[in-house]
Amino acid sequence: MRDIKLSESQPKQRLLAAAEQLFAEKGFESVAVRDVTQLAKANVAAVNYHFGSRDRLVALVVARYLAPFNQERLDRLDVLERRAPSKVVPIEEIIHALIRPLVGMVGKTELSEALFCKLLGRILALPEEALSAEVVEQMKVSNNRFMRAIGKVLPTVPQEDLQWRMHFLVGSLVHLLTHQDWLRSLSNGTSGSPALEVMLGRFVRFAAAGLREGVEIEVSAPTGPQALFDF
Amino acid sequence: MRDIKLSESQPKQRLLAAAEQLFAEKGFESVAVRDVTQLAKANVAAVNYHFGSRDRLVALVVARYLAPFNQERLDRLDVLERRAPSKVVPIEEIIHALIRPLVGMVGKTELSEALFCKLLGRILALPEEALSAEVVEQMKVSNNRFMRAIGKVLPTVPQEDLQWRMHFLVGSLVHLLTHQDWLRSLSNGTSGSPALEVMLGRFVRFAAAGLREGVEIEVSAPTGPQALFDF
DNA sequence: GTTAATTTAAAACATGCGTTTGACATTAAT
DNA sequence: ATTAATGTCAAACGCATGTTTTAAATTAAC
Repeated sequence: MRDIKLSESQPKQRLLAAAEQLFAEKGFESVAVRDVTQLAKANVAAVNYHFGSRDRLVALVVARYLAPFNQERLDRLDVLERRAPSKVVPIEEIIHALIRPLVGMVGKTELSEALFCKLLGRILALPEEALSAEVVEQMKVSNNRFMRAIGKVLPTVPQEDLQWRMHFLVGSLVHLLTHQDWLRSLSNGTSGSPALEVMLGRFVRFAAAGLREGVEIEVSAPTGPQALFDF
Repeated sequence: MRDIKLSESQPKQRLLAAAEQLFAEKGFESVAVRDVTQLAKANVAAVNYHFGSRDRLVALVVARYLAPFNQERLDRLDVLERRAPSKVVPIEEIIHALIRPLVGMVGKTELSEALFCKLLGRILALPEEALSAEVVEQMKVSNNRFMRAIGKVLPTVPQEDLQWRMHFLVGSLVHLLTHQDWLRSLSNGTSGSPALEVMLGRFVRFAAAGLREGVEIEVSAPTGPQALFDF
């Protein structure tokens, strides 16, 4: 063998690319093997030959993006905590660590920005049963570390509340990623390209406000309790 | 005929109940006609005989709950705006109008509280294409009215931002409804039953904080009025 | 009680699915 | 050039799906 196998590389990668595009557009459940092979201009048997089975193909796509995503999340949290070992990190920074790995990954894909967002959104929305045991473990580790980090930044709000608020946050995130096209048109009224950046910026502000609800940081605030509406 | 048709009522309603339960548990797409008829102890043909087709069955279930839900949403917004015609209504109240119709509906169903939440969450997460034209129109009307109401309450934040924040809100809501069981166990540590109430309370605070991000209302307000919440 | 309409039941139908097969073509190694 | 491994293809398999059919059973009306 002189080089990397050429014969194998072409159709397999075409299949993978086609699968990712279709999964992003229609969701994992709504894509038939024949849809993939047709878009990739390959034979029906190609998926099973190259990937073993349909399930192993989706598992591959999932792990391919979820693993690096979680890894960079943790890396960013690392540098955040290393940079301010004892100081308090703004929640905004933590949320950035949670979602900005996305923008680094869109650059490495053949998929369009919007499509990749959809794909990742669909991945994050998968039920546990659809994920491999290792990926589930990765997710739990990541979630735990971020929960602790946020608990450190917002010590006054009970752990239980924080868990719920994080729950709301991921809900917003999944919805944002999978349905971002609904509102995309509004954001590119102004020139530039960074529609994604603007979107994420809005999300970070929304989520940060929600997470720190009831905590008085807002510079002013001379008076005390301000429990607003607790009926 | 002496009374209401007895012969028709029994299996048809058993089918409907079975369908709702399965749709809630596994989602509309993952439930086969045979699952429904088996749980309802009816024949396979029963669904097509009583409802015309599988699609018409899910359309019935959807419209059955989505229409009243939207209606009560609008009704509650009506009383809110009628009670304070010119004054400013707290966003918390608007969000309540947006989600509390849920608790009134759980009482009227045979489904458990958790299951009904899942069902409604799945309904709210359906793509437009899966909904009838009228239901889509209802949703748009409702969304528009709430957008305008919130715009009135938060005049300082640009309309575009509000649309995004509402987008985040419904994402949180859908995720809350469909995955509330993940965190339910935490909330009933204390006696009582109002797990739903507690959950919605947390959600309202989170969403309200997110919606009014960047707006300084927090009591302090050096100058006069101070009459913001005095109904 | 007879007749007509309505409801149930078993079986089969048509279609789409993931997967497997086995023959054929292509490529790499001796 | 021969052989062995690898990749491709059309066809078919087995199964689950939604739906239809046909006949029997049940119910209502006269």
